[in-house]
Amino acid sequence: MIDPYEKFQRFCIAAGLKSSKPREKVAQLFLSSQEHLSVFRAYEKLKEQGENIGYSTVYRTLNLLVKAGLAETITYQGETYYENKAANLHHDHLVCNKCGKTIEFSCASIERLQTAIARKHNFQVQSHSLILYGLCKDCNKEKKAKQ
Amino acid sequence: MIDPYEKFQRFCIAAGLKSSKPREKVAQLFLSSQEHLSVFRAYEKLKEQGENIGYSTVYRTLNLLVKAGLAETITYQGETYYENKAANLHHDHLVCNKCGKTIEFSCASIERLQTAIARKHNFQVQSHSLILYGLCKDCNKEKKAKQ
DNA sequence: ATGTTTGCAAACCCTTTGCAGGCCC
DNA sequence: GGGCCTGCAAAGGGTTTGCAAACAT
Repeated sequence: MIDPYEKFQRFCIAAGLKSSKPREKVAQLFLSSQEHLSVFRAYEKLKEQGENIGYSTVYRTLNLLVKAGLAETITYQGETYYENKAANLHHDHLVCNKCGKTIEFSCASIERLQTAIARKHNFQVQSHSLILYGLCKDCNKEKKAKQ
Repeated sequence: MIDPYEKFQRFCIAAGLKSSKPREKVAQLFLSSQEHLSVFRAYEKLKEQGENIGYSTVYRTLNLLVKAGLAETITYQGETYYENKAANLHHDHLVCNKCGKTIEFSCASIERLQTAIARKHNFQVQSHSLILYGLCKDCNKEKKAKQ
């Protein structure tokens, strides 16, 4: 299993792209991060690190990472989040409708069922997204307290 | 089990809304449709029917249907699709990355597992979205033919 | 030198909002 | 007639693109 960052570099070379510091920084930030990064968060984090990298570059690099097969996107409330495909092999999400918190989980049984369903439809799965929306522990408690 | 359209009317009354033809038309179109409607498609279909209803009204009505619990939204490639919650009790989706076609399926076993996971996290599920992305039968065949 | 990358600003797309006139009750 | 509804146009938020200057090879 090769290093994701190396995989990204190889992808760039294969695509005829030149190397550049801003792109490296964005890719490294993303690949070393465990959470789902929105473009905004990525931009902020880079700024905190003293890097002054424009939004367009962040966008362009994150989209490159998707093309390279290293990232996946999920959309939540109109915003796109990029998630590291290499880090945790697979995880799905519980998203709280009230506070927006996300909890990750993974379930091999669900994965197996998904594979079975796809096969039944002659469908070749490339990625998937499973999100359960509702109220998290805390927000649910609050709600009950009010009643 | 009451008629979804009646449920919508009751919801409107309860919310202190007056009735209006444009809203009725949009709601009826949506509730009698089996597919996932984008705002654009809904707008077009209404136009085909000779109705001249503005985008805002379509948006407002579809969002009302969500509030009424009759519709759910899924986001695909930056566009929001509204889906009839009453029609098929539950279905998840296979979405082709190439031609965009969506295939519906439902799987009680997956639903059960989801419930179990949510309980484990003290999470109260309100809705969920499961999408498998990949290549449909036809696009997959094409791809193989080219090789 | 040639071609790619960058940051900025402008353009873009989908969605929401403000508003004047119209419709419902 | 008061208040909600409509359609239009304008604003809004996130994302992409055009461009001139900077950079890599």
